Amino acid sequence: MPEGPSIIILKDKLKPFIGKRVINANGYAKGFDADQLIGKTLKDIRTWGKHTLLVFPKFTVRIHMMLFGSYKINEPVKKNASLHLEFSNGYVNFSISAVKLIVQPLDEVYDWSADIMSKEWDTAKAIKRLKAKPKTMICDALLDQKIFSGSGNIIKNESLFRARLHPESVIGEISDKKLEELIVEVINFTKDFLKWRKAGILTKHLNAYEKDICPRNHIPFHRADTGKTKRHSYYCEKCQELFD
DNA sequence: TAAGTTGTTCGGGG
DNA sequence: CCCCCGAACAACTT
Repeated sequence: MPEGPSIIILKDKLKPFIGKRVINANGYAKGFDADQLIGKTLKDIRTWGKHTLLVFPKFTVRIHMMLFGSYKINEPVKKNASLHLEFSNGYVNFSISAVKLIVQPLDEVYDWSADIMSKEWDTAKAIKRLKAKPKTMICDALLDQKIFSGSGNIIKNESLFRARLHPESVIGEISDKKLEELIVEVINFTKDFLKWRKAGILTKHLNAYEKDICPRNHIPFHRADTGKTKRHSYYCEKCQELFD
């Protein structure tokens, strides 16, 4: 479920609850006391990467759906929810989610310029952040939420394919031109991801993730768990250049 | 049925 | 004190 663009869709679906008071709240998320939300009014909903931020007057609730998480709005869940929130006009259930209370101002907690879905996304800063890790493989950097907040394994694989860059390329060896090209593809693919996800046709449009054959060369993709993150990479050795 | 999965945090060892 | 690595966690599909 939860790569960044999916969280934007969730935010839109939660909008009817803005301005409403929580009339009941519970859930098994550890380290979080749902009772404290009861009677509080939801002021706003924001997102940072894969974080869904429910803004209340004196604090914010941060929800992260991790790898297997999901949510349901106005639909019952089979198992207990990590967090169940009920408003006068409906309810939402978050399953397998990490829930955390944030009391600091959000601008102190989050760097919006690192969020690939944000209008404040800053390519120049991203290049700086990448260059600060010259020995890191690009496949790991694409999953680093401090650099590409909101990116996950799909965005990693698809943007590397689009930019014709090998996942095991070492940042310090990648040409500036290629790095910039990659970032353009990350942002473009993220927009496509959102558009296709909304239309329910995302998987049809994927070129690399979980694919067998390179659509450019019609030869088999290499599949390997790459980098320190050891997540699945799908790449074409013919058209994705390796910098090492 | 067992394995695999769009992810992150924690703690131990070096 | 920092880095690295494995474990832990949760539910659903194939």
